[in-house]
Amino acid sequence: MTVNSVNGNIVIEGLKNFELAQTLDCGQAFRWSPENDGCWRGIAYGREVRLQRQDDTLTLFDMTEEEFNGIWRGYFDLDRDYGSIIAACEGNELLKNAADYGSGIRILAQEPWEALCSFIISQNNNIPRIKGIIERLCENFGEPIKGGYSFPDASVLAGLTVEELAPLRSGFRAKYILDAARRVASGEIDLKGLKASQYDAARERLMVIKGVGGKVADCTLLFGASHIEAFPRDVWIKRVMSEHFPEGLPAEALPYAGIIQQYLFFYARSGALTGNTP
DNA sequence: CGCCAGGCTTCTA
DNA sequence: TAGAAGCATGGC
Repeated sequence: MTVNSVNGNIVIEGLKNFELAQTLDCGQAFRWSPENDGCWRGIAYGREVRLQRQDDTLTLFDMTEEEFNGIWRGYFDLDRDYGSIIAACEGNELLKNAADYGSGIRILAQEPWEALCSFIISQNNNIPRIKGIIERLCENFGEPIKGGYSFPDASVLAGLTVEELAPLRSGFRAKYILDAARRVASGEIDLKGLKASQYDAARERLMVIKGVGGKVADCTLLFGASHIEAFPRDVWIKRVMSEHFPEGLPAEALPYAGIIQQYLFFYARSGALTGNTP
């Protein structure tokens, strides 16, 4: 992989295992969308980003190398060798098929608060509506920036009431959003420390928040704190596990179970397994 | 219209 | 302590 700064853009060549559609629309992040010109546009870390993939070249528009190395290189997980992880799936036919099918997925390193809040909203919900609620959350309480609105800080939401969150139409989740925001804003829950914390302890800590169970905690750790050993169990994964891995994943998959989880989730939802219903 | 959604909390036996 | 009911809202 080579990175160059060309005309104010970042241009990357020789990048393997990175498809924009798979990575940005596989249900791990909710603020990315395709443009009609083939580009993808999203907002994260308080700024709008536009991306384009042509053949072997990835372009990140209007970005300095300093910003790329400081945020986006890690955000897109570009320094991880996904080829070796996919190769480690070869010993099991289902894992191999799923990994091949989702070989362009990378696990994003989202801001922990955005991941936590987004996956609180995701519970018992469908992806189009999750996106709508998050969009209204940002429009109502985020900062206006070029191209849209930032994701609102926990400290901003912590001072609000359930009534004030009504425009989101998030239903019973509003009280959970506020409980999370207050615990984070007060420092009771240290999101910045999640990455360095041990997985088990961090998971238990997050589950103190009302409306945060094992699934939401695992999504927060996987997508917002780079804990790739976290293994979120949603209805799709529960079905795959009970039908195909009643004894759990093969041992060689456990260190990066979260990445395998995304392959299985993406594969199962595509209907490639047995039908298309959980 | 009815079923269900990247679950969790609360109630019940 | 396991299992079921209830939850807000709207996508399909």
